Amino acid sequence: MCSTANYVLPLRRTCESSGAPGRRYGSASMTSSFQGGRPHGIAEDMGQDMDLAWQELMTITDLQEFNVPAESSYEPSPYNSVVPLAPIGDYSMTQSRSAACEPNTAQYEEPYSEVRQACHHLGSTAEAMFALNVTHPSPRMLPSSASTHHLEGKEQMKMGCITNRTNMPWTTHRSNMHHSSVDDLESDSGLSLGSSPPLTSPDDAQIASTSYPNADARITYSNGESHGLQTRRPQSRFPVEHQLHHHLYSHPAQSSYLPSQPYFNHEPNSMTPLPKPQHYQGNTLNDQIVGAELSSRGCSHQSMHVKQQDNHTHPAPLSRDERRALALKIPFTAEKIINLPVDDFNELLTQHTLSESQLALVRDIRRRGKNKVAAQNCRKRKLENIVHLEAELDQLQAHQEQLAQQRIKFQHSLAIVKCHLTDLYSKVFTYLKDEHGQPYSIDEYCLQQTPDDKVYLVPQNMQGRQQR
DNA sequence: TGCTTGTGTCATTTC
DNA sequence: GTGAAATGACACAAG
Repeated sequence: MCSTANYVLPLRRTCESSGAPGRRYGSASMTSSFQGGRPHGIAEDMGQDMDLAWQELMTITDLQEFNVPAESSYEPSPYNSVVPLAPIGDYSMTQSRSAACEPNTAQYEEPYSEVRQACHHLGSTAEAMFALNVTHPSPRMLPSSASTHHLEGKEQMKMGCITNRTNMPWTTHRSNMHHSSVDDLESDSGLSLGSSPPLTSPDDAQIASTSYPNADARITYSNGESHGLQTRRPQSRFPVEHQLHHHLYSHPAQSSYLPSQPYFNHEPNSMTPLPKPQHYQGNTLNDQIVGAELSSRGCSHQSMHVKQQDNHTHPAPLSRDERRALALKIPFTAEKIINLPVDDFNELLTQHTLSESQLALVRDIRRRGKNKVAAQNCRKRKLENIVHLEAELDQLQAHQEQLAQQRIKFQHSLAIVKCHLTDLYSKVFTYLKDEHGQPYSIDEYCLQQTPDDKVYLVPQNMQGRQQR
């Protein structure tokens, strides 16, 4: 527990502090190394090498989590060769941000909101998501540093949506996550103490990349797993919940706010503008995730003045484990991992070739998922028990009060009966006469009843002797 | 700023 | 022996 914090937090904080302010959206140097100013003609071989190296780097969880600034050292060119494993349809989200924004550098002079819209509506992930958060920051989603991030974001936006991580599916949003929630993946509250292997390693990523269908998916990294998650997102896992948001993209209101900039095909090397998507139809998990991302960025819907129902406007963010699963390219959903029976789960594992770290992660996810449900049930039971015990306590207290009143009443009755008995006793003595016709002294005699219901008049001293 | 609440996670025990 | 469930304890974020 504590060890978790010890080994995680310092790293995170280090990263955050060292990366600020441009860490998430591009370092300050990006102003000079702004992608727009960078010749697009970077040698492809070099770009590919860098691409590969970067992907390997970014599979390292820490880097993913902390969004190591990538922009200055490597800006994926619009011609990057990342091929989505699952087609996204005509609503491509992987177009280069630079491609999307560069032609519109003039708008960077525009007010922030306009710039923001221009950028993130293009499908750029981080800024769009960020735009959402800064436009309508959810109190729970924005840490105290939100205002700072806001400024950073604005600065970043003015820099022209520089950061291009479109081929780093799990990193693009992570940057946003740190805005919406600093926690996040390495939040102390969730780390497996040694049970989780290093989340990713280049080899793992490479191994897994062959099977993982969502490599190009970018995820909504708001603080999903923890802290009010239940109230903020439905129980169902991402494949389902994300489907709920797809229709957002066919929302007429939103479409009216969609930017006029071209949409770029998801195809690598494709700069072909696509028709403005009116209907986002994602069938694969990848699509779903992108859809979720869109809709969550689309929190920006608010900034776009598109009023959606809350449950659609705020997509459920992925939990840390889900993001980890994506990072490690686990080829099945967290829901499956957690909810499958043991046999099915083991069979599922045998059906896929998973690395050690992937297996460990899957088992961690399963354990945590089950424990999470167990904890929820436990707390629910606990509360129910408390409620039940409180009700029982009330009942018992009422009963006690009733008994106390009854006791007082009985005592009162007993006193009356005693009084009557004493009177009766005295009266009886007045009728008792000795052989001389003299009444017996009540001090010297007493009446005694035997078991056979006969009553005898006995002297007091004799009575005491008999009693002895 | 400190307290409370809700949640996720871990460690441990029990079934 | 193993997996799941239960639960206390802890950390964290948000109000």
